[in-house]
Amino acid sequence: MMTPQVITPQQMQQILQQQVLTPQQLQVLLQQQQALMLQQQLQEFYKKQQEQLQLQLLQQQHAGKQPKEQQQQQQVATQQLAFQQQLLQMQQLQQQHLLTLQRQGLLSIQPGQPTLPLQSLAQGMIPAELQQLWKEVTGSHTADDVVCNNHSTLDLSTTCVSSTAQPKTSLLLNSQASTNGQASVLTLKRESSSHEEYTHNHPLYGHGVCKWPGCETICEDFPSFLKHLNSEHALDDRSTAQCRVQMQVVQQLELQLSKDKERLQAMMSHLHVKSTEPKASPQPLNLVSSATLSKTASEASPQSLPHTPTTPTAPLTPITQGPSVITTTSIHNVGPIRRRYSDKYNIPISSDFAQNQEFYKNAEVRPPFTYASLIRQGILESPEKQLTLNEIYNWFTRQFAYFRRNAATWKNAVRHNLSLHKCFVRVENVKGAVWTVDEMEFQKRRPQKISGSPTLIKNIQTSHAYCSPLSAALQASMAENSLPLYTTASMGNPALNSLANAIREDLNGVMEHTSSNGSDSSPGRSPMQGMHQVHVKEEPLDHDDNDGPLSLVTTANHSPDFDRDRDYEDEPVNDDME
DNA sequence: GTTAGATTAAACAGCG
DNA sequence: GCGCTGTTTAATCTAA
Repeated sequence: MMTPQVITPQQMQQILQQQVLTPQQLQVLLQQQQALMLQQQLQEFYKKQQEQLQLQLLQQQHAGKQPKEQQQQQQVATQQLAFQQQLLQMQQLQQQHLLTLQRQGLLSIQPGQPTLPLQSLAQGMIPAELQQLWKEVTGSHTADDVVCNNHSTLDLSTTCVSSTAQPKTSLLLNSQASTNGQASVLTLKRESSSHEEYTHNHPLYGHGVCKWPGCETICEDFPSFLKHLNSEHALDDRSTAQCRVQMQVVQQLELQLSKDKERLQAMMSHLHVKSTEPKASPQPLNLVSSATLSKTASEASPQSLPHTPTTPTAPLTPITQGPSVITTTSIHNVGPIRRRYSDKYNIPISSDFAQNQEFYKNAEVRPPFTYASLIRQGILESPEKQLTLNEIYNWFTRQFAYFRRNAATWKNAVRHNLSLHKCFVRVENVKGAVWTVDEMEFQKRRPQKISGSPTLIKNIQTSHAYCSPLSAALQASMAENSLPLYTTASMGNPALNSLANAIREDLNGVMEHTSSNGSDSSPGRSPMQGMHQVHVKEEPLDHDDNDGPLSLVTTANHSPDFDRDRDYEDEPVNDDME
């Protein structure tokens, strides 16, 4: 280990300007400097505190001893003691951390070739950014702006410790202190309200639970949480690794967010253009009742297109090739709607539905899904994957403003569909009859081939590749076992998605065997399991096997909504909506 | 033009 | 008898 020395800002400037060091080397250098600066600052602060203490003691001696002052003095002394302990601990932590980093190869301070897995940080870091970083390390950082996550590096301890140099102690200092004993807790109490605030807003603590990824240990109060944090999540290999994972997760999410933002922007601008176009050649797929449309058209100026999700405007999902955009010209296109895209393109209802849920709730727009798809969705959203007819009705009215009208019509259609389609299985339950979905049958139901533009097919294949040949049976069992492969979290998280994909790939191998054996709706996974009586329907359109690569695209779609199920559990069941 | 699927409407039966 | 549930049939529309 070379003996690091503090570089002056000027020297640093020079280094940066000359660009003699690689980003990795710079990063190492920065860290070293950071550590050194912190140590210096700590020492200085400690020195100052001691001087102050001396001064106070002297003053006290001169002024004579009063009980109150004596008490104060004792407090100060206790604080000093606690602080000394903290200081010692900090230094140990620092060293330990440096050692850990070194051991893990995260930080190589050997003069040879420093390698850091912090490339994401160091790489692509322009000198300006480095200077900023340098400024932060050396300059006027306060306890507020030098927080642990400021640099989003692994160097948690050092960064946090830096704030100890400031009069305003930050959380970590106090957290360390609190573990050291009562005296420090006293210090804590005397700390400003900012700490109190921080206590309540600690990102790793909430609702009495430690929120360290994968931990969820129950901590009754904040001190016990701190104790737990220090004991269980100390600076060790595991924590560092977890930190690294978290970093990656955050990065992925940020990436995803930026992509989605871009996409949103593109959609907005696209919609904006469309809405101002005098003529929209293709018919919109989603038609809006005249009432809603007049409202939307009058209230929403083209500029106000970026709506909140709760605003009943155009659905967000650009699922179809043609624009599913409500244009001003489409106002007059209210009439019988026959186009449904969910089945036709084997596009999941849930992906569109989830995104436009609020829209359908508020706007009297006919959802572009078949009755069968909607019924299935409703059933699958239910906690037990089964609904009574009345509950299905309720789901329809709850989820779609459109179905709050003409009840007789659509209810008849619902009943008709339930009876007609083999995929809906009526099960006699204790409390009556409930309807469930036989996924296998549902997938078999519409074996239409995807036609249309290659881009559409490609989009479907890419965007829903994760749902591909996973059989309904497997999903059902996964759902039953609460395998979180298709949770919303995993949907939006590429990292988790890749994990899920990996697992799915394994499972698909198994499923290929089972599915190739023909249509076996294995009784083990059947929704009829545990039911008293089942009426099996004979659907005339019992097609041959359609095991084309896309025939099962919709298979997994319901699953992202599992999380949402809970939303409705709490809702009071409205038995009579009509 | 044909065909298949979806929608709508209606009739009917069983049940509480 | 009434309303709900469930089944069935037929007409119509749409898209492939």
